[in-house]
Amino acid sequence: MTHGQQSSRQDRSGRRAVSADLKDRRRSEILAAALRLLSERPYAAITMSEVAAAAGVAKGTSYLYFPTREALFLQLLAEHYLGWFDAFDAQLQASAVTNLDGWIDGLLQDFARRPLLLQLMGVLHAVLEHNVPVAEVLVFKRQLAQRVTASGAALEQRLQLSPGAGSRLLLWLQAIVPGLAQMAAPPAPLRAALLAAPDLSGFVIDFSAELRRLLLALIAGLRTCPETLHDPRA
Amino acid sequence: MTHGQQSSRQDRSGRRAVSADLKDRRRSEILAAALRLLSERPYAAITMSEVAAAAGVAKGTSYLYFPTREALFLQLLAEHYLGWFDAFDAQLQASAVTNLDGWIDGLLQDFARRPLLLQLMGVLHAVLEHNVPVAEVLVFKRQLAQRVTASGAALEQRLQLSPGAGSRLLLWLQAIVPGLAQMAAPPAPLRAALLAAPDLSGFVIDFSAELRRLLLALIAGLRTCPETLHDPRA
DNA sequence: ATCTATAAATGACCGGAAGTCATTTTTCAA
DNA sequence: TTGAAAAATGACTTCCGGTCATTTATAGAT
Repeated sequence: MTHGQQSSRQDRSGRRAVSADLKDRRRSEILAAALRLLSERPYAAITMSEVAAAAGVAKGTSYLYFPTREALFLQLLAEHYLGWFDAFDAQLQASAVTNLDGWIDGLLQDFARRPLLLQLMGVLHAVLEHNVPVAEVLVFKRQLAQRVTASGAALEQRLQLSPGAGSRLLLWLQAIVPGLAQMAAPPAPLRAALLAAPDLSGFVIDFSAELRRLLLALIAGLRTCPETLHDPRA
Repeated sequence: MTHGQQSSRQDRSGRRAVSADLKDRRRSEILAAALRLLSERPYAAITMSEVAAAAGVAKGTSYLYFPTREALFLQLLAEHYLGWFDAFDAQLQASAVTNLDGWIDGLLQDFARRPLLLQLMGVLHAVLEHNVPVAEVLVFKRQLAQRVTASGAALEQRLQLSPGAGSRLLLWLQAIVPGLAQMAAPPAPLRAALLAAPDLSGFVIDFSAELRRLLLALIAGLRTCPETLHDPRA
């Protein structure tokens, strides 16, 4: 006998994903491995070999399940993004929360609970979309578009905004959140240097506090001047 | 005689940067070459060999002038950024422009005139800062901080905002503008596919129009609820 | 004019990562 | 038991950022 390795190295029996179900599971294992690594170091520092090793497969195997490295991480982003929308929608329907401040608190908590979502949103546009088959990006964008429309409509009602303002706010959030997240979390060595410099420590912002301020201003503006959304040119 | 190549290949006389002045010039040549390439294809598709070749030097030479690829492009970003601030400040002082809409028009034109600035802003946080000596990033951030503070103060007066709102608006702009720019200009193949899909064409936004809407809402909000900037927690 | 020390310029080279593919190995059905 | 199908593998290719021993233009000394 092979010295009884309990389901680890070298024992290749039963490790072959033969059914569609098993393949899904294998795919999830690779995604889970990538997620684990992402919680340890930034996206740019993670290689496909590492992801594969962490998932217990060879590098070539991970390319059976994802066409490119970017496609893998886009999938990860998609899952987290949709999870966030679920929480957002639930938050929106919770009758317990009735005031604007309470709603924003909930929103901020949804983000704070998903640091990896913020990280991935930050690199999405700049990196991920460049090396993913267009068809896959389209699937993702389509899911996103549906959620933006649906949740946007609910948001309008909830915050008493003008028609179209809800989904617009969500669209803007997709531009604003990654930017603020990146400002709030620069690379570790730079962050240390910025905090050490008295005239630059203001550049390291607090994500939640800053997003709260921005949202409050934005929503106040949308309420007082709903017409600004509709003039094509002033 | 060497068949009279007019200052091109093989003639290495006079091509050696010996004085500080000549070195500066050489440095600028490399930057100019990078800029030229950047106007042709996205940042991610430009290699150091190409930049060097376009500048008429060997790859190793470009590394005499810039420690890393990212440092080179950060320098490019810095120059364009400061140029934008110059235009911004001038705009702010121009007595001809008196109303908010006119000011925003000028602001949008400043951006529209600098497509490469938008492109570079988009990759700054996600890419550039990761492989640049901290000291160099600090220089850049310090310049930026000074301009934000100075122009922010002028902005407050001009738009009749509460103290701190001006520089805050500029800070936010640094998060918002790259995000909107990326949404407005996805990679070419994806862009084509998005425009072709009827349910997704709304994802390709118009940068200027969208930024105008966002700024109008934001400024309206800051004017009506200046106190939102000051509560640490609601 | 010639020689020499300096340092700018070069490009072959290195390390490492993404992605490929001929080969191996497992599985299942005949 | 066996053979076809296909999942898994990892050595290999390609390409890029970055290095450094070597080459060579230049300034100044003789």
